[in-house]
Amino acid sequence: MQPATAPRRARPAKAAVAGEPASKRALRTQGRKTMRKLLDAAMVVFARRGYHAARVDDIVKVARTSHGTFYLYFSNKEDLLRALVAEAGEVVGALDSALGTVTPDAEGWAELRQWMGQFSEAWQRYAPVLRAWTDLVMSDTELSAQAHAAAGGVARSLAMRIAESGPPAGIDPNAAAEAVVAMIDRFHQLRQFSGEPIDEDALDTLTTMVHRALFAG
Amino acid sequence: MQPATAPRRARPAKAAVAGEPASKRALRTQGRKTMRKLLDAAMVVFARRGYHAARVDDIVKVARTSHGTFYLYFSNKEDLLRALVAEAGEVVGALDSALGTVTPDAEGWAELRQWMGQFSEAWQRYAPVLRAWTDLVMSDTELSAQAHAAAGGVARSLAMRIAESGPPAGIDPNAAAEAVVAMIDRFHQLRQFSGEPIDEDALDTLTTMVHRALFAG
Amino acid sequence: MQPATAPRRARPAKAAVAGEPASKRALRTQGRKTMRKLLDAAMVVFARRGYHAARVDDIVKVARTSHGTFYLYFSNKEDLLRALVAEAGEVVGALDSALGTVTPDAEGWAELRQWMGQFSEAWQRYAPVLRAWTDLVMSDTELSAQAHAAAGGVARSLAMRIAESGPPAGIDPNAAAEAVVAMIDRFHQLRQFSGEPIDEDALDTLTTMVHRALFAG
Amino acid sequence: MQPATAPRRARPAKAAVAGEPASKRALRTQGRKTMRKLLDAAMVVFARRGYHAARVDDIVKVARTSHGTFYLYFSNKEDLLRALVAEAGEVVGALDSALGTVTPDAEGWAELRQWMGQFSEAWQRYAPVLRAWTDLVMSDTELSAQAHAAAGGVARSLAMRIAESGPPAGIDPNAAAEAVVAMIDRFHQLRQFSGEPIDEDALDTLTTMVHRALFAG
DNA sequence: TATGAATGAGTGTTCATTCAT
DNA sequence: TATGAATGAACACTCATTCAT
Repeated sequence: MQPATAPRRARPAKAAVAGEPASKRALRTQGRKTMRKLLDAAMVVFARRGYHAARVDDIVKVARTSHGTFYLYFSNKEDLLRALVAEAGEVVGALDSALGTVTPDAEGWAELRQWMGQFSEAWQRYAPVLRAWTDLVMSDTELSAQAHAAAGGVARSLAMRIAESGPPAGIDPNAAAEAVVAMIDRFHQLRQFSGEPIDEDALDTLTTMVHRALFAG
Repeated sequence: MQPATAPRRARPAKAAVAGEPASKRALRTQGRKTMRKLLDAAMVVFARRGYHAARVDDIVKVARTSHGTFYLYFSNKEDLLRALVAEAGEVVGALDSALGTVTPDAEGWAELRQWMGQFSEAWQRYAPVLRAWTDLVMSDTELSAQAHAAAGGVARSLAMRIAESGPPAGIDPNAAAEAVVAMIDRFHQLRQFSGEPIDEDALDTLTTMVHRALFAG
Repeated sequence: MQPATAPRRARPAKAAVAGEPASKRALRTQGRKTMRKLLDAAMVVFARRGYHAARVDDIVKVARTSHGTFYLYFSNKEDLLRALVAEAGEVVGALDSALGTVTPDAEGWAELRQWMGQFSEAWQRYAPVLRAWTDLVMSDTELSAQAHAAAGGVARSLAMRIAESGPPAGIDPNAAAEAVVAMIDRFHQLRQFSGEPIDEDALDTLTTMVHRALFAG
Repeated sequence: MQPATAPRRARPAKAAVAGEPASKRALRTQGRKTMRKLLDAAMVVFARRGYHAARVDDIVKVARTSHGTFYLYFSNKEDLLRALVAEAGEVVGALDSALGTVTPDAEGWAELRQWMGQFSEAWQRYAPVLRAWTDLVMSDTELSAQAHAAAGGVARSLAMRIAESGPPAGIDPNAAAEAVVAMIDRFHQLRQFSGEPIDEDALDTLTTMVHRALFAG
């Protein structure tokens, strides 16, 4: 081992408000661009290595900027992640209202299918952020509560649709909704891992499964 | 006279075979017990913090032993995880053959249900290990390939059962099997996270969903 | 909220090319100066304690810089030593061509004497490096081959001078050259150890011995 | 990496008298044999890696005994080395009186030659000990003084022989004697390192060099 | 606004030494 | 007399964060 090992500042600055640029000076065009580069770079690196294994150095290299610059825009690594989470929250939040009533027929299937597509797209864009968030939350006991609020939102609106459609006997709408979100999430993750594509066919299969399991009379 | 100045190995070695005590000395009763304590402690700590955030120090504290002792049994943190993975692999591997033919009727449901129960139990026992494994794999590009072999095994045998039961139109057995495993896995994770129990009702719901989705004629 | 839990590289790396700054970033003036300070400090510490007993901490203290800075310029202690060895190699290599033909008369003695002076000077400058190198080589079986190449160079050119001068009966030029280098090297070491100076008189004695032994008709 | 690294007890026991078995109980046959095994093993290991890089573990393995047993006979690693040094001292000390008057003729050469042979033999037996001793002394400033006492003895008696033979002009007998010892010592070391044998021819060459340099009228 | 250099707390790992059996 | 297990002080090395330019 690898040799030896790694640090963790005691709790150094940590002064800045999360999700806000380190100093709240209004950003000019140049500034915005640099900040964007850092956010995008962070997503790439988080995707590759997860939150803990991601080095500020990696992020900075991918963004083709310097260490000093990083701290011009974010007060620390966690701050950057929070900014990303906020961004993801907006997109994922939109899914709350993206699913209409799901009927037992082909029309219901189609409704479910378009929602599945949106979900997939959002997931593929922001999965690294969620993953990183989970990493952070896990190693930080104080954080657990706030976590998964977004995911919870999606599950809640899905649960409503299940409940209103008169679910099959023995199905708890809340558990079922959770299970569906779980399935989609982890399925994407596995596929991404194995390198297999998440294509139309795969989404069709998922849709059919959910439709049959919960909405097919 | 100065303290006996002790030097250093030229190279940290890092050679140990995974899943084996650091040096393959045969373990006596005492030794086995200590090793077990360390493995169990590691599961606890991995569960709490994930692989990267887990400190050898934490593990050692939970196991009520010393830093040096750790390295008597494992050549490093990764080695310990590999031992755990091997152990988990055996248990999870048993699931391969645990699912019989699933018929569309109540009997089929029952078959599926007992498998779900076994899966749940195995998961609850070894989830931290899988999670840690994922952490490690993600930060180490060389590892990706070997990963998820176990999970793959379970999915494969499930895919066979789906295929033999004559799956509904538009269902790809392989993708479906993957999706089911994904659902169960992540559902458990979410529940564990939120602190809600994974009770009989929840497993019933999952079983019903899978049965309806894939095996209900 | 917990401190930002920072993780660890999967593997200690240990990849760096010897004699090069840890990452080959081009060095500015400031950087060069710091690197020089570290190299000089290392020579001092290696001289005092030898390679193995030398602590990075000692080097860093003498250089009046920090631990982290050390690893900014060298990937590890061995890397630093290799840089030093490369440097020494250049100086010592110059000795190869520093000895002209040695005649049996006073002129020959003078030629030998000036060479002895150069040798002594080079030795006094880089002895700690050679000593450290020996320490390292001894504890690392993989290295043995490359070692002493420089010393070999000096001995070879000396052997040529001996051979061309028609050496006394029973003298093997190669063994003799080796013996001379050995003598000068170790003599310096002993003197340094005992604290006695290596003055003109001592070098005169050495020169006379060598001249009488090998070049005096 | 090698990774990381190495310890050094602050100054733990260090109670025992150096060069004496840890507890002075009279040793039975069995005990003597075990102690001998350890001393021999230590020589092997010191030869291979030097004092600092030698691990008690290595010694114990070569001696085919256990850690605990080591400390039954020696109070620490340094203690073992001291025992070895004492042993070497006796053998090397015998060289003091091994050199008779050296005349300028063939008889003088022969006298020198037999002494050279004895020296070579002693060296080949105990060189690792001297080397280890040097390692220890270097990293321990308080020790410097006592060092090389044995070597000094040999040099002194040689210096006497040089002085009594009426040395050439410009030769300081003490420096010359030191130089001769230095040459023989280091020559052996270099040869051992390179793997070339130290054969009769080599010793003849050394003898001729010394005889011509210092005793040839 | 940007950067390269510096810092040092924190962590993995080693190995001399002690101890219970 | 012998042993395997346990211990923990030391040390190499990493990387988040700060700072001078």
